[in-house]
Amino acid sequence: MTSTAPLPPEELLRGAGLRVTATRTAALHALEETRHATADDVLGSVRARLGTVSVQAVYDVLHALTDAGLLRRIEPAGHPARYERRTGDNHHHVVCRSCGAIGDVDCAVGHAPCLTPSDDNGFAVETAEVTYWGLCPRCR
Amino acid sequence: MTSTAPLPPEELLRGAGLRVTATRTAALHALEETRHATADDVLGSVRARLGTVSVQAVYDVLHALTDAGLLRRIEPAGHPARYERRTGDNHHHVVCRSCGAIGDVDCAVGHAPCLTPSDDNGFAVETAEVTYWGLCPRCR
DNA sequence: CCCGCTCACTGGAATGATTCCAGATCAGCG
DNA sequence: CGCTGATCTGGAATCATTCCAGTGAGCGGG
Repeated sequence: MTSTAPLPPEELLRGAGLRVTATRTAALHALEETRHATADDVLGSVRARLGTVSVQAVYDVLHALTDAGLLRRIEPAGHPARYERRTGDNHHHVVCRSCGAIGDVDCAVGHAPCLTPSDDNGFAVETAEVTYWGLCPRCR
Repeated sequence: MTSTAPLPPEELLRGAGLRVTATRTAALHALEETRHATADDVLGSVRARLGTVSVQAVYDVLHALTDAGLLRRIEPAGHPARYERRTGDNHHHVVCRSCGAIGDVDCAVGHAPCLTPSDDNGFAVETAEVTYWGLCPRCR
């Protein structure tokens, strides 16, 4: 890839006009190590780093960063939501039916393949999302 | 289409090797009127038809019918699951970001467009699912 | 036509992810 | 260095869905 943002968390936060707090930088660090982490994973990582941190602090942080465009939220049906730092490029995901693990998938057909529905039912369509379902290497 | 099954609910159930019960036929009727109904919608319809019906009865029925292939379950992130009777053809959906309403979308590119991911990360990919997000006519 | 073996349904309680609330605390501008 | 509003704490609440144990109803065999 070209660049997976080697920018330190602090810079990212400042650049997005957000305050720099311990919880936020810790959350970004956690997501640098574990791409596609659940809120709970992040909570664990942040606590390991900082000690006592409340559940809400983490949810607030994840929401704030998602709204600011620093994170992308993925919500696979039947599994808790996960967050990733790869934003901007519209890539897709493979989700493991069994454990919920997620892998990145760059769009196979280059650009927006079936992105324009044949009949939009009067909906104002904004985005198309592709999810691949299968089994991860470990669960096979 | 060839046939959207004008078969009565009883036949469908029997054909799938399932017992014919009031709750099940009522649920199928409900989903004939309201395509893309939530479990709660179905519960309401079924109760209007039969009187007292427990929450679990409906969930059980929806699961049984889904497992039997008579229903398809749709789980849009952030909204309760919905069920539909159009199964077999692999069509996709438009989901309203605001109210969760759903519309059918036949695959624009005929067959499996970006169905083969460029890099499957070692996953055994089984299906690809496309979801369009936007605003329904009413919410615009 | 009746019997019994399952599977279906009832009602109530539990789960798990996420959110709401009210108050204490901290980042960083002026 | 003090303010002000954003952030964090802890606990309770919400919502969709599931688990559990007991009662009741389909339907195939006798």
